Amino acid sequence: MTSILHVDLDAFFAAVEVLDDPSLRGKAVIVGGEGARGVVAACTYEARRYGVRSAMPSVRARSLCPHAVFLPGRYARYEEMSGFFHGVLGRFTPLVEGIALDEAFLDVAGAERLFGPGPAIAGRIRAAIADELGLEASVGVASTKFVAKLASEAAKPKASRRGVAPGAGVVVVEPGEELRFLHPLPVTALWGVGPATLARLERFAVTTIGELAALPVGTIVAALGPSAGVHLHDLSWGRDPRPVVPDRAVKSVSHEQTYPHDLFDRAVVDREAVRLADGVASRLRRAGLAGRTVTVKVRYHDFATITRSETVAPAVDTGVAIARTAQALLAAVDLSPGVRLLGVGVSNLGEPPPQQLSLDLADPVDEPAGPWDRATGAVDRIRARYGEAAVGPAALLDPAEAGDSGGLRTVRRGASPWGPTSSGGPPAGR
DNA sequence: TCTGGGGTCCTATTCCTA
DNA sequence: TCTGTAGGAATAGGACCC
Repeated sequence: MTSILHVDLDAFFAAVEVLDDPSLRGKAVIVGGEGARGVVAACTYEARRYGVRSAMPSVRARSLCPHAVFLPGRYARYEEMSGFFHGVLGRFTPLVEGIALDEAFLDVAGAERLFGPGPAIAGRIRAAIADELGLEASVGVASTKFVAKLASEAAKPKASRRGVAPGAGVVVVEPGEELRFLHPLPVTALWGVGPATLARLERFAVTTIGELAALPVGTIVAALGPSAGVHLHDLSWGRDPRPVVPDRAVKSVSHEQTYPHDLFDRAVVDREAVRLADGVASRLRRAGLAGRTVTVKVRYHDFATITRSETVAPAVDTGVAIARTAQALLAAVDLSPGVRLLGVGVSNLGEPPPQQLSLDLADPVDEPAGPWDRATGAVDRIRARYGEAAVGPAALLDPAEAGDSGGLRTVRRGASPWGPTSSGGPPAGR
């Protein structure tokens, strides 16, 4: 049965920019952070001709393709288009598992009587996305998720120095054909094989999926551990029992930021923790969630990264409570090497604890039904009406900036999602 | 070349408790 | 009461994905 589809929008962020500004059509367009520490989030196939790839440092992308149009990205717009995209998919089956803004798995076994076999549905989905959204999608059709995923990759356009070759649009791997399709591919095509796993496999002279399949499972387990070893051995033989799971529950919510200049000043770091915590809390409340484990992440100048976490009770969903735990964790962290990135996250998610009246009025944070709770509710209402930046913690008001109206900076999701701009972020600590 | 932001999953270690 | 132990939760880090 070829009833699993993997649908992937081509060069999504860049394609949305071209859609909204037709003068960009046919040009090399790169979406990403423009500062010295920014990376490429997406680029058109015209830019890929010059070797530009996503996740590449923007500085390198610019040197490879100096004539490209660089854009900072508009995350809210991409989210909006993603909503339309998932809306189209949902018309064909309720069994849609979103993987990212631009990508999803579908199980269309129950939809075939209505819309035809899997490959026909793939064609109809591509046509609907092109007609209604003005975007190109590539679709892989197979009997398992990961083969469908690799098939959609094979269906994409290919950029080379000579030009851009259009893709097939839809690639179908029929049952029984999986190994013929899989075994010539590089092992890195397998989900879960990155640089570290590749280095271990290369000790066994494994570079293709077929060569991995030829190894005894015990050898792979010895090299990669039981979980990854058995899993990758199964994948190399085309075995993937994972079902399409719609509506996966969120397991963590976090915000992190890389700064244009390293931070050294603890007061600045503490203030940033408040800002990040406020952004996390706002998203948690919008999702109706609260979390028990607060994690801070610090990346130093040399890219060494540490995390510190603490599990609290009851679950928290306010900026005040998250920031308080985050700052306590940061108090035990050495900042002297310079902080390149700071992150605040909450996991162990569940429903917010029921409100209860506290007798301890001395501690407003522990009094959920008290003034802080009313203030939080007011903040949410103001933000819903006037936007995320309309209101925020007073701690974020820099005394030097507080005089002018632009003194308040709150974190907005996707405001600077792919690295700092040259002027953004807080002042350097020294 | 020098590496973003938001996630998930896995593993190893430590700590607490029955 | 002391000690060993097993198991679970918490913690930290790493790898990987888009």
